[in-house]
Amino acid sequence: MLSKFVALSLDEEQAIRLIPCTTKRFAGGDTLVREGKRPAAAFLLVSGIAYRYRHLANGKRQIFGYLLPGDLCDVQFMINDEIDHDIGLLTDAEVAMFSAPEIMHCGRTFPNIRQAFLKMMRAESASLHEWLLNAGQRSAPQRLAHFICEISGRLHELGQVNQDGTYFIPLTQIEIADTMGMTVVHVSRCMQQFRRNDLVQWSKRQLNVMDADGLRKVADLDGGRIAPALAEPLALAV
Amino acid sequence: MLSKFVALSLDEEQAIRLIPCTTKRFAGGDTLVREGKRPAAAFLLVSGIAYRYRHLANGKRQIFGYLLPGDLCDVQFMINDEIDHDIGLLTDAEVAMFSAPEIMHCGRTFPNIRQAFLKMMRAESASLHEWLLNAGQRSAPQRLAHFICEISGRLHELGQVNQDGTYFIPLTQIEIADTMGMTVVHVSRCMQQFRRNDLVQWSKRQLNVMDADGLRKVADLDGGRIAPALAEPLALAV
DNA sequence: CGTGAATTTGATTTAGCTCAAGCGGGGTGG
DNA sequence: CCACCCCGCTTGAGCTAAATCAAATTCACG
Repeated sequence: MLSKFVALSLDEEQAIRLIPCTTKRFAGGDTLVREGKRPAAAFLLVSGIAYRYRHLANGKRQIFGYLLPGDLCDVQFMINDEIDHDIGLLTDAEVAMFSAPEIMHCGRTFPNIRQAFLKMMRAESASLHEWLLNAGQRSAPQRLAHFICEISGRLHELGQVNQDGTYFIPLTQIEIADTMGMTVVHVSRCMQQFRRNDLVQWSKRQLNVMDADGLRKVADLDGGRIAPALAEPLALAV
Repeated sequence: MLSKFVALSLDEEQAIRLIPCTTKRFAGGDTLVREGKRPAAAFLLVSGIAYRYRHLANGKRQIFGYLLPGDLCDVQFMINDEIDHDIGLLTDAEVAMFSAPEIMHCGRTFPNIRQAFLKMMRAESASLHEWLLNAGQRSAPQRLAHFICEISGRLHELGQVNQDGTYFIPLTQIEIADTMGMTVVHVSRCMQQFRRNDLVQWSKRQLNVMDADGLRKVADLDGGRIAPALAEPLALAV
């Protein structure tokens, strides 16, 4: 039901398979996890794309991150604590839900598994650092370039590339704006700039990175670190 | 040598005390942890103030967070992985260093202790969410007000308040600027604004919050959550 | 006292926001 | 099958928060 990219022994893999788990289907637009709740299960995104976000009283919204297939919604379950943001679905999705106690037990028995969870948390935090750095210190086009590098990179790792090298990313410019802390209008303008410079083409939810190096140069990714590598995600042999 | 605010049994407390630990003194300005390193020990800040940050090629710097007495520098030690930022000291400091394997073992034996570590990680990430939200969606004065609320709140929890209700916070406006993603000049102007409105007085590293409610209103902290409560920090009975 | 760092002030510029309107396309209902 | 409409995207014309540049001033400390 579930395998890993991380080095896991057969025992460990077996243990994961034995965890009781129900798979549910959700529709795009659904809210998977609601702020303030204490989820009793660990959610693993099997297919689809989700995102973490929070709304402000004035209607503004900040998006904190995206979840791709194989990502755990929340390592939060390891801590019985309220979650501080919502998780919504961009697309229809399949979500595998593991009983928290069971998975905890599994972690307790197999250090490697627990280690994998911790790595995920760390990856989350690395990504947040990167995003904060972006928001605080880089110009809008830089941030945008940076983001495109990150998301396409992650999809690439997952092998979610079309034959023609494009990516299906169902984000509207509204989401992009709320991710980058900029206006829809400005997102549009930056994007056109990129298009004019033959860096990327992103329309109709199809992203085409035409000049990866150029894009990376804009993103100032040379000196800096590459897009925050998410810890080797849990894969799935459905 | 070390006690906790979190509910810990005597056994657990005892276990912590038994972990071999050396205390070192550092001077303000020292770099405690360097990006890319894999610290073999867990650092606990006993006294002093430290901060996480990263430099960009162009000389800009983003500060990711501050460490107050009782904070663990990095739960990172639980994962043997490179750290993605530097940690520097604002002041002279005492740092207690625990052998990573020992503390890991301790965590393995006492679930409560491990739980406390996880809570710390979660607190870290909650704080990052808050900061990202700030950077992305709020105006400079709002961010600043927000930050003042957070840092003074944390110091308050630690009981680090002067008799006259002021706080000693050794940040220059340069650090504040690099924290908030704004210019020193602009920090100065915002601060003066606050001063003019009798909200806060912050000079000579002494912070005086004169109108907490007013400040919170500026910070838009009503609807939103209060300053990201750091998990009950490890306290210290030196 | 003197020197360098931190803060303040003023003048100017600009990146990015706001407002407002037009456009395209795809989905729905008649 | 067509008409309409809604949603996402684009364009244009100001406007403004915050950056930049450049000094002056105050402060900390040897």
